Amino acid sequence: MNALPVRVRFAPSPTGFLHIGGVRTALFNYLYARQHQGKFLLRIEDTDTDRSEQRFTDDILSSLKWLGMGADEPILYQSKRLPIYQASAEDLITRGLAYRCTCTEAEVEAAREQMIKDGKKPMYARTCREKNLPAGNRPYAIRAKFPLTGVTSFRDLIRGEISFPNEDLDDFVMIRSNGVPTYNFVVVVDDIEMKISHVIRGDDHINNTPKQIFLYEALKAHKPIFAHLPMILGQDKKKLSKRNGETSTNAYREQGYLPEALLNFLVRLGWSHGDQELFTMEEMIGLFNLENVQVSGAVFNTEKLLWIAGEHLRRADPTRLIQIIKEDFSKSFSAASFSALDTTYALSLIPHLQPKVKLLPELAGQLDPLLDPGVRAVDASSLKWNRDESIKAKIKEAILSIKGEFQAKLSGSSSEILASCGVDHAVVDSVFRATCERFGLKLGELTQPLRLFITGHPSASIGLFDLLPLMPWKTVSERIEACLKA
RNA sequence: GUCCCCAUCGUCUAGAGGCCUAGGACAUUGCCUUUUCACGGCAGUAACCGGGGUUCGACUCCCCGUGGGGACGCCA
Repeated sequence: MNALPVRVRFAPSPTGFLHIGGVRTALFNYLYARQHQGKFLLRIEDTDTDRSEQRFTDDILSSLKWLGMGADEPILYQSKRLPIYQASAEDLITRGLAYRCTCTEAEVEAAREQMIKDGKKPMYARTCREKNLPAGNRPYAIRAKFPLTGVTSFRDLIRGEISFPNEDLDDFVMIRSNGVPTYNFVVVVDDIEMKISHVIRGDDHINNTPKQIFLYEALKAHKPIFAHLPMILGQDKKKLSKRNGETSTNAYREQGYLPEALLNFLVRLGWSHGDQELFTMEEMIGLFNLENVQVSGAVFNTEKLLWIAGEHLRRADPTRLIQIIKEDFSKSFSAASFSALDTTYALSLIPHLQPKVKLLPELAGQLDPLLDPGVRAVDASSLKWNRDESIKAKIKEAILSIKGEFQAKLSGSSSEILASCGVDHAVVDSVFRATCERFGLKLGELTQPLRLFITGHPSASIGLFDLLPLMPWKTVSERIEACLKA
């Protein structure tokens, strides 16, 4: 349909850590680019020299990398292009589309307050508009000479026609008196420079759009297609911010969300494809469309995010999970457990844990006592067998019998894991049930203490019958011994 | 205050005039399953902001009201 090559961009300003709302904006841009075989570009909007910091740029870039959304072309830094903006603004002055302004902040502010009193939209009083101040009069700001009459309108891909009476629009500052350009100006200069075809951004920018359209015309450039995304809201229905939710992307990484889970959650905030809730990146790219983007804001629902996290975790490749855990969650492990992460034993445990946990730290916490080669200290005080000494003795007898039975299965083998001697969940199950019958015990009576000691965890997620075949027998038998001494 | 945008279950949403006694998901409630923790299965509670039009017919279209949000910086 559109012959123009799709070129979109994500343009964060490095005045804070990558905002989760920014991630969704980036995602929609990214998906749109991928789907249309276009380019996804990155621009760092660091014209606010007071608030921009290198560490925030680093954070934004590393977070985007974590999410798998890298730029297709070199990143543009606005701070490196200052002379270009200045020259462009001066050119606009000579063409009568901008003017120099020597008003002080105090003067501008006073006029603004007066306008609020008069029930008008507060804006610059256009004091210097017709003064034709010369270039020598430093310091001066450069303001856009916005038309006083008429209407500026555009067709938003998501919302349709939006229009603004020009009289409500401000002669906004393009270049500050310190020579540094402002957002509304650089956005346009750079979007032209970068040949951006579609501007997909938050709807808090709707009000900026007419100003930017004026600039496109002033700079004799084709304006891009605009698509304004609904805001992400906090529980209080206000724009998501530090005040009403966790906004920094790396906080979610630290909490152990998989990047694809975060992206899946974010894509469903404002966009849908029928009843489908779960998407892989490939599906998102294939199915995404701006037409199905919602127009109203969406509350950031942490519970649903957690559910999606679990769904993605269980679908993830175990080898990859171990890799991520090693990189990001080493703190959850004892030294011995951590080094055991590279064993096939660790790998064999993961599939049994995946359906039962939602976040990476949970997985790490479950893994740690299972990988630990030694005996784990556990609190046996709440075990039911404490209520009756004679049953306790009988249970221990049964446990000893079970231990012997498994030991026998290993005797002819050089392996020290039961699984390689043909013991699987079903075999363990039948051994346990037969033993119970022989000793007149209930299955639960037998498994409860064993479970506690062998998993080494008061609320282990893995099934005992799944664990026994996999765990090195040395560890199993040591832990059974500890159980018998309890 | 002015301008702009928006309005379906608690939340994310489906719905493009009859398919709607409004569907799905998360959360929640109950039951089932169960060696544990989960997962899972089944069932339940729960919504079209209000008022006018248009139409044979409106959740869907129009207008008004109300409510909510956003923007009004020499921040981005």
